[in-house]
Formats: sequence, structure tokens, C-alpha cells
Amino acid sequence: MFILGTYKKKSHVHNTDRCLFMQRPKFLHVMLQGCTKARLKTMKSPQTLDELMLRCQALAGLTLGQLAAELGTVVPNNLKQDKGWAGQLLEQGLGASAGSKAEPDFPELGVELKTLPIDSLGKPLESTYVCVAPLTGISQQQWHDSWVCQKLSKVLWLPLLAERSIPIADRVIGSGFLWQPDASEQQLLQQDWEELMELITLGGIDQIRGAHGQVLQLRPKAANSRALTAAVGADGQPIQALPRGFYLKSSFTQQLLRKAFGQS
DNA sequence: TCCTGATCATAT
DNA sequence: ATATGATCAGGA
Repeated sequence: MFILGTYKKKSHVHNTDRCLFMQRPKFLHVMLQGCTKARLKTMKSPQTLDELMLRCQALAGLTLGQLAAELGTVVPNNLKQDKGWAGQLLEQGLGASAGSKAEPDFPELGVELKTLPIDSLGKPLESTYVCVAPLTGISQQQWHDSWVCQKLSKVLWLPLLAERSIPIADRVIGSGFLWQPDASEQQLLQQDWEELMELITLGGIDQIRGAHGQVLQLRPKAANSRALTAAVGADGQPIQALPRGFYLKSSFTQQLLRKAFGQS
């Protein structure tokens, strides 16, 4: 049997999560019925937004263990050495184009997929990685040309109940929702981006800490603290610095959740 | 407890 | 080394 079983309410899921975790729609069964592991693995990327959202609804309420079983994937014992596992499982489950290409997860739709780990109150557990920060050769770049702006222009957020106390296989996939920044969100992002980029281009990278920015922050994004990449020094001279990435602060993604699912 | 800095796997 | 996917972990 595939993932037909009735959705069992998990003890981890509190009443307040009703808005986040919908029961598996009945039609889901029809949708995945007959899908072999091979078919799922080679599933074509969705061609329309409706198709994508339908697939997304099909995953809501499932545990990672259930989805992994569908896809013939082994659930790791911990994520310490497989931090991107859940995100990649969800990519596969939704038919996102595989690999680490520098393009949206759903190129035809211009949609970026982001899993969003949350606790049982619907609060994000982590910041959200957006993209690497260019540290050189970007003095002329404008906000609308930036990777951050492009990456965040259309995002499919997929909440995932992922408190560390919950075994990985029991973590529950939530209801995905599409987001495009509204005017005020856009402005907050642009403001932070411009401030951070100005510091970078003027040689202030070593002054930037995670606390900078209202919604967007710059933090290390590297194999380890010894990794180096080209950057601009305090006097404009070329230096080597720790590679950085842009991240969305969890307070920001929390607001997105509130907008999508309401207060309560 | 939370947040910032550090880190892990994989593909190109 | 860079880009993809993120979470870990300890000091404030």
C-alpha cells in the first residue's frame, strides 16, 4: 500500500496546529495510486502552478518516514551529517529538478522551494538560507537584479514540524503555501540588502554580524571557519574572507506563517 | 532560551 | 572553490 492509511493524529501535533497541518485529502490516494518508486523518482517537474500545489497538498500531513518509504529512501538517524536531507526529500516528492543548479527548483514556474522547520506552536526553528553573498565585483548591482530578490520573488514554503525531540521519520509535513513578497516585505528586504551590500563593497565585511538587518542577515556559509574567498578589504584592497550567505531571520518567516494561516 | 557563528554532504 | 540543501551547537 502506498500512503493510503488514514492520517493519524500525532501526539506531537497540538490543537493549535490545525491551521498548519491539514488532514490528507482523499484524492491523494488517487493521485499517487499506482506510482512506483521508479516513477516517483523520475517524476517530471510540474508544468503548472496548480499541478505543483496539488502535489503539495498531497504531501500535507504525511511524515517524512512515510514519504521516504514511498520514494524508497532510507531515513537517516540524525541530520548532523545529512542536513539537507529533508529538503531534498521534499524536492523529490514534488518533482523539483534535481541537482545543484543555479536556477529555481521549478524553472518553468519560476518557483523556489523552501522547507521551513517549525515547532508545535508554528514558530520557525531556524533562519532560512537564501543564497550566497557576492563579495566582489558587484558594485553596480541593483536590488532587482540581485540573487536575493530573484530567489525570493516566488517561494513555495513548506512547513515541517521538526522539533529536535521528534524522531526524523515522525516529523510531519505541513501545508505548503505560495508567497510573493508584498510591497512592505519587499521594502524591508531591499533596505537590508542595500545596507549589507554597501558594507560589503566598502570593505566592511568583517564588521557585519548576524544581528545586522531587520529581516535579512549575513552569516557564514562555508565548509568551516577556515574556508576563504575573495573579498574587499577595509582600504578597498583585495582580501580573503569567510564566505557568507544571506539568510531570512526566523522572525520574518514567522510573520509569513501568520499571514498564511492566520493568528490563533 | 535564543541567536550568531560554525559546520556537513554532495554535485559541478 | 562554488552552488545546492540546510541544521548544529555553545556562548550571551
